[in-house]
Amino acid sequence: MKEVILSQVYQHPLISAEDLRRIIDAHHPRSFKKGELIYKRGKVLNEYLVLENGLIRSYTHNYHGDEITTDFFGQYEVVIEVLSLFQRTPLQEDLHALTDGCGWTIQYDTFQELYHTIPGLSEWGRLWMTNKLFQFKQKSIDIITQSARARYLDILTNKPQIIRHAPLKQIASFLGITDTSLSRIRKDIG
Amino acid sequence: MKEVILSQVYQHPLISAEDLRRIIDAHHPRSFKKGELIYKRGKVLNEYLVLENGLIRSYTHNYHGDEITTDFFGQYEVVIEVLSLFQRTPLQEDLHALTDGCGWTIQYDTFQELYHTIPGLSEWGRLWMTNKLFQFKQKSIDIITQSARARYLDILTNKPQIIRHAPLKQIASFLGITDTSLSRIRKDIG
DNA sequence: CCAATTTCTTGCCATAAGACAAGAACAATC
DNA sequence: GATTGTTCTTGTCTTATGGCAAGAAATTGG
Repeated sequence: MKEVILSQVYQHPLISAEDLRRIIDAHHPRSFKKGELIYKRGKVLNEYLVLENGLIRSYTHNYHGDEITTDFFGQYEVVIEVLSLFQRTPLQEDLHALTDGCGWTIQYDTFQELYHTIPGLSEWGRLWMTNKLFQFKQKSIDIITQSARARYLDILTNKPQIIRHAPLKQIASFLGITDTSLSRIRKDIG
Repeated sequence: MKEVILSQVYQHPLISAEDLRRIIDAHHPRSFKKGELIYKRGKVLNEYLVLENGLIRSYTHNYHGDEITTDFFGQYEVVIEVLSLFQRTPLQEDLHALTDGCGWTIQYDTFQELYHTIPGLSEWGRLWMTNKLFQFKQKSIDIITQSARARYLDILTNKPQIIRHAPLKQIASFLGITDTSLSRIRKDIG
């Protein structure tokens, strides 16, 4: 299973079979229970996690103290907060398991060494960043141009596991509305 | 001036003086007039631009055909759409000069060569991406948690040149409100 | 299996922002 | 400097969402 997941995630034309082997070998197993805090706010992130299964969310608090869910991570996704990992600053978010699950971690130092010795990996990393950047940019645009209802329907069709496992309040804060409003939207959809 | 701007922008502990020299030499001058379309939607971006002075905005259209300003770029900023440059896909936005200005461009191929031969440059690139990612993430959170008025005041204090040069309608679409609403916010502020 | 806690729904009223439209101010061009 | 188009303001009315609060439903822990 390790090979299947990781060769999928690190797929890139410039990463050779041998390079891929080195990358895979650098990952260690990690499993977690529902409710577990996987990475805690305030600490500098020292690894990241490639998710084999389970659902994780990241959240922070606004000036008012309300919890804001900033992202959800599902199967085959990379659970990371890049600012903390690559700028060596304290995590600004908590990462929290919504279900039991497991995945594969790689330490910062190991990743750095591979990043500088496997040219394909720095290309891969840049592509990954590019995609993530695009996602967040698109999210900003969607919040501006789409109704909360449309954004909910979008999650419902594209990321149904979020709807299944995350409580309404967390989905609401991710969408940028209150739990009350989301409850009404759900009622309305039927 | 070229040296001042570019050594500022490419400042990084792992970039040596010689590396910096190579990077600087790879940049070519580019100037533009107010209103000029600097990069056009539909084409694959083949270079990026480090801005010496002037103000540029990127915009796209929503499903309704309305223009949405997605970003503004000022002095010392890197004018780029990473998805197009690094994934070799057509630009999804137009980049449009709000004022006369000038800066320094570097071609994709040249950048790639430097990226893979100067280890510090791939670190620099990753840091840049990290920051940009953080900005967009923060923008999503701000749209959700702050009022349009608060976000306008934020631009007013932190990026006043935008308020000075961009027409109200473009600022409004960047904030995610209508020009009418922004006009009322301005009136209210006094 | 019951008590405690959390999550979700619903009602009522308040508010920020939108839609549309008319006109004023400003800028650009000949 | 008159004409034309663009940008900005203002008015009226509508709508999506929020704030607060009460109760129902579901989940969790002994």
